[in-house]
Amino acid sequence: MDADEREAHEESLPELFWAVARQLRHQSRRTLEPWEINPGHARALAVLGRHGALRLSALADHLHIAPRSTTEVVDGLEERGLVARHPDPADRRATLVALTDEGTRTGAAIRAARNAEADRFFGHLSPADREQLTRILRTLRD
Amino acid sequence: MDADEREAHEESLPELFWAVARQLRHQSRRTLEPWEINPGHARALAVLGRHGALRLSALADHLHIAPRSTTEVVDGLEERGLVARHPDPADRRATLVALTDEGTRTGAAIRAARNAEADRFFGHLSPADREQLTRILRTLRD
DNA sequence: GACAATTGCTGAGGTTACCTCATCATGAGG
DNA sequence: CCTCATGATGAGGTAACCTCAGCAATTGTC
Repeated sequence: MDADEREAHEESLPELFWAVARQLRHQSRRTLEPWEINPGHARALAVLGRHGALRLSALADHLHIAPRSTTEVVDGLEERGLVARHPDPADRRATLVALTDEGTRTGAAIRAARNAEADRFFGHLSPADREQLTRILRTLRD
Repeated sequence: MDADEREAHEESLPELFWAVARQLRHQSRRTLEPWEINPGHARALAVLGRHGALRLSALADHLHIAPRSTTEVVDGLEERGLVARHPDPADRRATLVALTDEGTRTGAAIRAARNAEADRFFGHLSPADREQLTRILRTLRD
């Protein structure tokens, strides 16, 4: 449907894999649209949702990006009112980043939307196939 | 092995899928290192290998990037001596981009390395699992 | 208990891989 | 032949990352 009249016929495993990845990525981007939030911000929100308030540097570790870059992600989320910086009572050099109420709400809404998205996407598979796929991906990851 | 002590335990299908994608991407980057070529350049080389000389705009279509960006990719490959620009005899506005001999050699070498890489990566699976995976990915893609 | 080394964050500025818009030459149709 | 469309590219922009330098606060050492 896109532009790959010919490329779509690539059938090697990596090509297939990347074709699926591309679709997932596009769908993901569409899912995030209502919140006008980018994937990087969404990832940060998810990490903070899972772990609670974190030092900026700890958040950087979780996101696998440099602390300096995390400063900017947090700036963006703070501007949107989704997180707040607090001084770390245990170390006055450090800043704790915590979800605001709205950040918590938005994070939950995004999580729900992503789950729905995943269900839709992988719902085309039979339960048996989903299980197979899970098992196989796990093998590849480890 | 990396940094995801906790994140690695995410087991939802999308998380699993992205974890595998990440490994594939890293491996791919390592595979390209000997040629000091980036993934974008490698993709262009592959397209030119499959299709032969192409107009810059046609190459842009295949790569799913804007023609203006393709100009830059071609500049890079030309600097490295891997492609050459020729005037299109059929239309003096257009430029044909063709692999040089070295480009052809490099393209073939990269293709071989990527195949080896894919064999290594997916070789951890039994032939039956590879078949399952192919079938399932095909379902998801379509 | 002073002070050197380290750590946590951010300003300044760079890179990469894209993008759009304007321009210029060429081509195609009335 | 004149208008409009098309192909490539110059100029300049953006997003998401990076490193390095600097400042403030903490920690280890003697």
